[in-house]
Amino acid sequence: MAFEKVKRSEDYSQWYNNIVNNADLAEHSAVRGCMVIKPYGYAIWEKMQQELDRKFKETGHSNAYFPLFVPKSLFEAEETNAEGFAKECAVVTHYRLINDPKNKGKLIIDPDARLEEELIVRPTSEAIIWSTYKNWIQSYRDLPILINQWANVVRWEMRTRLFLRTTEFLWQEGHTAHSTEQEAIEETLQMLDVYANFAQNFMAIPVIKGVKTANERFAGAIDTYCIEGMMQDGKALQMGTSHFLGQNFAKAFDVKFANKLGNQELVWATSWGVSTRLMGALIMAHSDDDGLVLPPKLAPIHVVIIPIYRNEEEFNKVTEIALKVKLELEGKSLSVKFDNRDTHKPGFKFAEWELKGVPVRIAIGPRDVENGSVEVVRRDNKEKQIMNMADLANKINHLLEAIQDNIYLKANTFLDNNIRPADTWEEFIELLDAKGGFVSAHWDGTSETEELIKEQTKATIRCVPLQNKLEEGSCIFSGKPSVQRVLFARSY
RNA sequence: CGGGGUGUAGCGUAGCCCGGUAUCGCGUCUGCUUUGGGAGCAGAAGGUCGUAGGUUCGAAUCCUGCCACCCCGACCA
Repeated sequence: MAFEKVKRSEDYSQWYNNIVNNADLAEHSAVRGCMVIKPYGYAIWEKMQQELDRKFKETGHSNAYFPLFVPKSLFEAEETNAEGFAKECAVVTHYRLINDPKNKGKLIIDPDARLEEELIVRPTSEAIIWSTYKNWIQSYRDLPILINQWANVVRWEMRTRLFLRTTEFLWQEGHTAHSTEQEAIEETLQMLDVYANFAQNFMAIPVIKGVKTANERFAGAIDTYCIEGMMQDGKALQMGTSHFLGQNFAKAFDVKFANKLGNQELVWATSWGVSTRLMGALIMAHSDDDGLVLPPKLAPIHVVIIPIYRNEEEFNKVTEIALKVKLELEGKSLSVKFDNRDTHKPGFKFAEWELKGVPVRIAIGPRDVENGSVEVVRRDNKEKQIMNMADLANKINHLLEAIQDNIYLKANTFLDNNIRPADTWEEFIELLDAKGGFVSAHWDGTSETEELIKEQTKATIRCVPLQNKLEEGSCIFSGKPSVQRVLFARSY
């Protein structure tokens, strides 16, 4: 395989695309805007799924599955939500193909097979789910409903990029129903914390928790909370959202319950989701010019063992040790790959596994066999060390923990260094252009101002951080009074 | 959807302006030598030149439509 190399500092977009290619994560498909997620990429997504799924169940949720199609009449029931998505919906209008009488071997849509009611391919599932919940909820005893689904959704995007924005993508969407506003808000915030913990502890990406402004809010939500990450090129990436939906969907679908006093009340709702976009975040937050860098907790392969040898006799000796090491590490629940291909030289293998981001590489050669040692190299900082074989599994485990910590610390330092205050409009623009990152600035709280700032700078308000410090000031743009700073950034 | 660019073997490309059946590197296959940072030599295989039309004796090359991808806009939870 010939690997295309572009430095991160030279062309960030191309660098990103190359990592997706070279690390064998995904490729473009025959369908515009849709990707094929390849086995290695999917293995990483599965790791994410496993941990998130565990966290969802731990917080009392169950998985279920709702249909891909949403009848148009249901879709449009919650008007704000429907309008928000209308421009990017795929629509099914027919259900049959027939042979083309004019063109043998070709098929055409059967004009007689038009659906009475069009079906929308779900861009999100609130409509179909709330039309179902209506039937499930009569009494306060039926609440709360705490459901998650793993699914694909379709949003007809103008411009796509592998993982970051594709026409079809995979995600999970949680949809919960509650008897009180308080409980729904608590649920919204709880799931935001689940996401933030996952991002920080598993993906090793520090995030800022915040609330979206009206412009950036989910269509149909009262409040949209988010976690925002900072990529290495200084652009922000929304990594997850959690919505407090109030009673909007309950009203639209007439979902009421009898409370303890026998009175009818509207149900309170939340929804929350993360998608395969997290793969994009993972790539852009940690990787370097040599390829992908994976945090150990998400690495499909923790350790790769590469044999060094000059002849069959040496290969046999080295293999014996390698297999012993492999078994010992697997005994500690580590995923280990012994790369005994005879078709590639060690140097090639080193480079290839680095491209794929495997956290730890162990090389074993004749010298090591003699000394009872192995050469251990960590992917995150390339540090090389000779380790004695004694108690190797524990040492490797500690090393993996150290790598996980180090990757996080590095990303955290980067984030800290890329949040900068601006107090004048000139300063604001200069920071955005010269440094990127988050710019913390006062804002008068109006959508008009936010819109004008976006038009002039391409920066949007990523969020109002939770527990934000209140502070008197004047809006960076309009000069009007402001009570707090918000975070601006250019974003994906 | 607007502007710009690209599409030639698995990957990366030359050739296109000025029409004559395609260049080079990597990879692949065979053999030998190699193996502690992307191996060397020798030989071999592999191509509807994105796609559909048109012009022409003849099209990778010129013209038109379409498709896909990349960059910039618009759009976007």
